[in-house]
Amino acid sequence: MDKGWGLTLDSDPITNYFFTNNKNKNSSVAAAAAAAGGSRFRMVNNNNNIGGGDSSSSVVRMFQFGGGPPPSPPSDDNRVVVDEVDFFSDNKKRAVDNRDDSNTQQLVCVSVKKENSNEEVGRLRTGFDVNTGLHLLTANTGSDQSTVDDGVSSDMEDKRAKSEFQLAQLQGELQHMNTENQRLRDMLSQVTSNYNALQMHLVALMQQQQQQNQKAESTQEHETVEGKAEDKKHEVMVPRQFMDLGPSGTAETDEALSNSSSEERTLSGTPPNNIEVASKSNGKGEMVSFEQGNSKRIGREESPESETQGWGGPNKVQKLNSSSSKTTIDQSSTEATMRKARVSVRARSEAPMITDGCQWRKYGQKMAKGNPCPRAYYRCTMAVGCPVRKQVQRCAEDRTILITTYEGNHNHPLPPAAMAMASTTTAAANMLLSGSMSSADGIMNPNLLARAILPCSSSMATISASAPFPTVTLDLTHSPNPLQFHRPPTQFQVPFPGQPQNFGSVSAPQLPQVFSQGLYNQSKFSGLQLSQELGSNSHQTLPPSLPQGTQQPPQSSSLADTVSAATAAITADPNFTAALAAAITSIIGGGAHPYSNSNTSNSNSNPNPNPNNTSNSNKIGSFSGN
DNA sequence: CGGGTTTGACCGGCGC
DNA sequence: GCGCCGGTCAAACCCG
Repeated sequence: MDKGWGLTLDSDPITNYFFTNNKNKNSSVAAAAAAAGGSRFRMVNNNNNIGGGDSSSSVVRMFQFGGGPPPSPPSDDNRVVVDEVDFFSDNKKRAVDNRDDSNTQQLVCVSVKKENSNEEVGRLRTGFDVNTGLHLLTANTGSDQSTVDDGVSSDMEDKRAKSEFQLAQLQGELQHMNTENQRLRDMLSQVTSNYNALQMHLVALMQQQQQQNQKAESTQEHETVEGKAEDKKHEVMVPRQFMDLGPSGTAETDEALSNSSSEERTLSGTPPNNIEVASKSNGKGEMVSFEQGNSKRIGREESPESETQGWGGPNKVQKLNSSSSKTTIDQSSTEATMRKARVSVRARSEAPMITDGCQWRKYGQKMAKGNPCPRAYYRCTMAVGCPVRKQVQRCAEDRTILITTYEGNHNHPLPPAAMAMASTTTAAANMLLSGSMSSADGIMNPNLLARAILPCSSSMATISASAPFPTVTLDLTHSPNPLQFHRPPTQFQVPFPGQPQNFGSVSAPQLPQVFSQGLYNQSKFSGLQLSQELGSNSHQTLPPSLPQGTQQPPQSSSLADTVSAATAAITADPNFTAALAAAITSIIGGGAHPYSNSNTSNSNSNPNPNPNNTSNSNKIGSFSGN
């Protein structure tokens, strides 16, 4: 946004006026703009300095409006501009508000009289045509040759010119507000994209670094693990899940990481890349080689329909073709589906569904084994063919806990309110898949990887290798504050929750915030608990890397407040500029999770029925909520 | 009437 | 091969 301002400011007097005022009015916007686009803002200041030593920009604006041509190149002929500058240097303040009629009229008279020169007229016209499209030109066009010299009519012309100037000024402001609004939207999407790309890149780098450390550390452990793997088949299954997800070995790992990095770099220039980056890193091409998966994924991204086909398994066409005419693409798609990463969020919420900013449509509901609460299936409806789906189910033991499992990546731009959950789940899934792709050391790698990503989280994130989907589970039923309760070491697993969760609660609006903190603000959490699900109901839990229930830094609350405030501004404030400024401020000053509170403005029109009211019918439970 | 929800049916994977 | 189970489909239904 700041950039856009700077660009237009320099060439458009009206723009200058508007944005200077705007800048003065909205300090936060100015701060954000100055933080990110200082060079272009300097242009404005330089422009101001042209009008006088004091950078009172309003004076310059007024001067420009009254004087016609914008501050001209210094090499121009001896024009009235110089006189006007001198004139206004003595009368700045009065001229600003256009209250000193004598000065103003004098100014206009001088200017108009100088228009005797055809050159000046043309220059003036050109200036207005380019900058504002003022009606002044058309008004003067018919009489600029004759009436300008007419001393009697010059006052009327001047007054008319003044009024037209004001009108044009308002029009210019309005026009520029629209332009700027659009520009701000573009800027927001770009900032979001860049942030996401950087985020992914950071994750990749962390993984790479962690893996290098891990290589050195776990050489002996690796051998031990392999020894165990021969003894315990279940423990073999889990690492193989990860290993199958991608190439193994250091070289391939590096290749994968560099590949993802290059993807991010490439995609950073494209608007929707914030999602596509994730989808590439989190796509389903990880079963073969990364290159193959990559090319396939690119193909999918270019074709949402094919993506849907690949994502959701058999679609209608496939159904019609049935199993007789399965192509290799179908097979690979099936494999891809089999290995899609999931991100599960456990949250304590009485609401029927976590509001994450996206629009969902329910397409199915089933009774899951071991849980009297039905599982609802939702599909993202924000874009046609969006492959993202989620499952919502309440925990069997504690029905105040809502388990939401996300799958897939959005293939469309997301509103700011939806970016929190989307980016977080994407990052989590990307973490999982990247780690799994780089897994050369079997069991230990996911653990170490997860420690790298969430070095201090305790029972906050759980990496599950539940077949066929590797799943990252983030437990938000813990309050991240120091008052959080301790948790039994046996971890739940989605979709088959294990034990009752009676801990500090996190209200629904806080969820993405905490969620993002868990992922991005790693130091704020106190350890990672990694479990590996064995079969559908059994799982092992590795001991936490750090003691549970450690404290959260006190600044996290203020940071959370900042983010919450920014998000609230985005979601509640109809003024997009102000909301954007708040968001940018949160990004710049709030650290690494600008999207951390997303769910407050969910426009979800899907009232999720209460899963608690279910019939224990064999297959389909019935929601009574609707 | 259009869009969302419900829900029985269907499909495919997986384990026995 | 069969049954179980997760996931999806799609017609019927509901609702604004």
